[in-house]
Amino acid sequence: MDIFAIFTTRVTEALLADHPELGADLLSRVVVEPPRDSAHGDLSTNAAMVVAKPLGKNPREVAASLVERFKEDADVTSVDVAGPGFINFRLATPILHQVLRAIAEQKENFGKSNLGKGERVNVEYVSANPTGPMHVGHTRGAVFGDTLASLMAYSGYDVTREYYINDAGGQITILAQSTLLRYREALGEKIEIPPGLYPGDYLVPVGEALKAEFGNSLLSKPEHEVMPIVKDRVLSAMMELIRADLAQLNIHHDVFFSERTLHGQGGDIDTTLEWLRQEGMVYEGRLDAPKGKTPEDWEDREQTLFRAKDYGDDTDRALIKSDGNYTYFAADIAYHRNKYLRGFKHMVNVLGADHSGYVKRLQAAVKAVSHGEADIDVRICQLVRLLKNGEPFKMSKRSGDLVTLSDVVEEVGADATRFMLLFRRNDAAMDFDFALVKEQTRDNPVFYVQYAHARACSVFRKTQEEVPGLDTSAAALAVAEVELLTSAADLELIRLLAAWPRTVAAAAVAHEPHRIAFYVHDLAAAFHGFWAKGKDDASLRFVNAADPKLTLARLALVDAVRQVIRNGLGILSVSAPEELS
RNA sequence: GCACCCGUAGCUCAGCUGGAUAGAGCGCUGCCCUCCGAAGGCAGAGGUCAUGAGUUCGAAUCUCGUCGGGUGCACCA
Repeated sequence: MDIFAIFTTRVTEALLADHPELGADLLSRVVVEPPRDSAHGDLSTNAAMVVAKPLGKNPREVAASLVERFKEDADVTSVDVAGPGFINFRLATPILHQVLRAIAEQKENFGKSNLGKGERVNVEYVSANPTGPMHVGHTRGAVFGDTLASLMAYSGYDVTREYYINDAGGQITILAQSTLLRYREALGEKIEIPPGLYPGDYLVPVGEALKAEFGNSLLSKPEHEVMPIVKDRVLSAMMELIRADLAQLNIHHDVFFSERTLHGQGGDIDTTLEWLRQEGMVYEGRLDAPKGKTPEDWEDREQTLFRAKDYGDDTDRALIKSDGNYTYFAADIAYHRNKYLRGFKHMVNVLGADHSGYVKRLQAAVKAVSHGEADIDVRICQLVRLLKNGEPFKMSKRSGDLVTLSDVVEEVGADATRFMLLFRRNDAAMDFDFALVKEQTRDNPVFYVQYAHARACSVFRKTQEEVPGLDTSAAALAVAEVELLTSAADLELIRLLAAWPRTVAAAAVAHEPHRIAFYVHDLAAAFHGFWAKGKDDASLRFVNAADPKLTLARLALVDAVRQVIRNGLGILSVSAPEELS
């Protein structure tokens, strides 16, 4: 039940009744939303202002006739025109109370929608090179992508969570070389890791596993036989590592797509390139060196180029390297064509800030490969600056002192890690302060929200003590006399609960999961505020032994708050504990 | 040199795709715990939405320019 959606329908119907000639595209701009200032009412619409001009009428005039139509609506107690032509509605309390009933009935489904109409969407995220454990730099994108996927699934999309394994390039060769050193180390050799190779000791177990499997037999084999074996073993070991890291944050992908499978004779890259040629999207030509920053080893040569510029990119892009191999981008075109051919017309990619220059290229590729039928939204996650005692510290996979995802999760926990990373727009850089995240005060938003849920649960426990014998089962709550909830504090909280469905829908459309975190935080604040009022005004206490009916009604409200917080935290994959330790 | 992102209260950030008098937390100021719900509560001060133009009934939001910060810039992944 979304009262905003309900009233959007009523308002557009009323508009059509007055002006049947109005077009659908115009009507789609009509919104019903909570007014900025609740003194204006419960709902507000811009309807009159949107249609006034096309009708050649004064907004207030249009509004006045709409107001007449709503005078008979039993769900509104007052309608009036304000400012330049806003129409403000004050709702009858019964429809607000129905929101509580709806929450009690729909429970975890309250807020779900069919916005996505069951359409398939592919959300690709993480996609870190499988050359070592996940570090904090990857964590934000991982949490963001995972939550966006959940959010879209909640809103009626058929979501596939995908991880693209970059297991084809030169860094995999380096990884294999690094592993071979560890293998020799396992065999008793004293080794030294030259610069350029991966020094991390997470490769030690892989070397030992190779020893266990092959003894020293790999030493005598030629490189072209050894390398494929080592690559295979180390890649699966690294992916195992990464999966375990992600699992710590409750992140699981549906599909792990290997870049290697695109390469090779007759592979997807070959067929895609052939297809591109047939479509005339490829040509042999030269590129201009970038102005102002010509690379030292710039070589002006004729090469195979994709006409990215025709699809919105800044320049055409190379598909084949000077050594004859395909570029990373060539593989990526094939990969996205593969996605399209698998039936995805909606795609989302989550990338780190260092890939922002890649966005247009990707969009161009998807547009070309689908003849404009598929869309891709590339979300960039900005950098996270890790702070400890106010001191930033660096994280680099190649340097010795790396801060891994595991380090962070072990220190602050999965819930706090996820929530904090989501409590900020993805496109803004953020500081992640260990001290704050571990604090158990209201300054810490994770704690603040979880505490609201725990507090709601404790109200129920308290009821058992103060009003023994009161039936607080779901069945009893479902028939509670919620009409008794008429105070301003009650209604304010209910209004906020009523806004949950539209909040989720808007977040899903905008691909902005942080809105869920902010909503849940707002709801927690409102709930804590209600609780505080009970100190000054006994009539606002949740538990009132002298008035079991009111108590039960309040419990229905508390239960609704608890449910919606749970739904919100559920999308974020943050736990909603019944008690805080 | 070019592209993308950011610029909102002293600080950290929201601002629901163009709406009404721009919000929250922290910090600051002032009140409120002998007891019943203070791991707090109430009230207040604090703004040229970086800046200049433009679009229109209406701009923090859209367009262009300027300034400041971040990221990236054949063939790496």
